[in-house]
Amino acid sequence: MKCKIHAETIERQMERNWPSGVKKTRQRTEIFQILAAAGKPLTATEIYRLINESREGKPYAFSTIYRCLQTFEAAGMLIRSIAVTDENAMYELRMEQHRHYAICLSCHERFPLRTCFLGDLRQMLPADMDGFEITGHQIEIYGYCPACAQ
Amino acid sequence: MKCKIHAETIERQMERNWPSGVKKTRQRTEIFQILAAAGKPLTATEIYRLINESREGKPYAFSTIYRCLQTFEAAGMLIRSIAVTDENAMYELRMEQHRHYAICLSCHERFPLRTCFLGDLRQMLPADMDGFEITGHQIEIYGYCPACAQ
DNA sequence: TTGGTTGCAAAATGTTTGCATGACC
DNA sequence: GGTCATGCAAACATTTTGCAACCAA
Repeated sequence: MKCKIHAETIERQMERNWPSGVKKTRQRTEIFQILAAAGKPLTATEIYRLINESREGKPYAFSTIYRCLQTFEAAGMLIRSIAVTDENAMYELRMEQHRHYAICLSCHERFPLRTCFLGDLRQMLPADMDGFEITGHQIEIYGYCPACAQ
Repeated sequence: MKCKIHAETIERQMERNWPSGVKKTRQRTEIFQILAAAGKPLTATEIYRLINESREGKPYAFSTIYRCLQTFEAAGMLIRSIAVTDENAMYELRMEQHRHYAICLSCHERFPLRTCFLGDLRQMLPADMDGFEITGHQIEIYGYCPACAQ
């Protein structure tokens, strides 16, 4: 929101990725914008803070945040995940090309990995799991980022 | 515990993998045995149920389970992780060769993958993340197991 | 014996839900 | 105007913590 250069691309992103079945409300729009502006996974609490600290008047309720995120997830607009090294769910707008992250154990920052190098995931399934229907996967690398490594 | 064939291997596993710094108590021993017998990640609640349903008298407290698991983790005896598709932490005894899982979105069963095919993880780090010190990684495949796929 | 561990209860946290009010289409 | 989303508060589930009693080394 601070960066006007991104403002219209977020608008466009919203137009393109907002299913017609999902009603637009002030709260939902702002949550979407926060996520789009962040460009990385956020927790519900982070979203709550980000959205309410830039507002005067009554803050949006936590239940609203959670319900919107559930709606978005059900509509396929975002992906909910939990990092190995973390406690809480994180929410990230679904991208054309999905991403994985390197996560710093110290500062908890998430650095997007270059690409998903995984070849044929089916290779990794055991022999008797031929019937397993793969719908997704996740890779995480964790350790210490350059800043924290010292 | 039901299977006597495994009984002594669990004993041996305990002897080998129990650091001398960790005091042995009845509770800790039983938690270790539950985990060893399961051979797969369990949640704190699952451990609580498994350990207490095979006991008469007062059940072990939840706080004890959690504190033991923390102790084990700090001692490097087990690994704590959270699945993308799940809410709660799971605890698994550390194996010589680490494992990854295919997780069924329907029944939540976890099927160990054959091997970790990842080559050089460093390839996946972005160029400016050269200083990132990798200490671990996680791969998960999710979808529907043969039984649930229908 | 003594410090670390357990049990209990209460607190902290993250998330969900019921219901009345209010906003979008 | 009707339906669905919101806000509030209370419920819920998981995990953590304080403190006294207890156990293993």
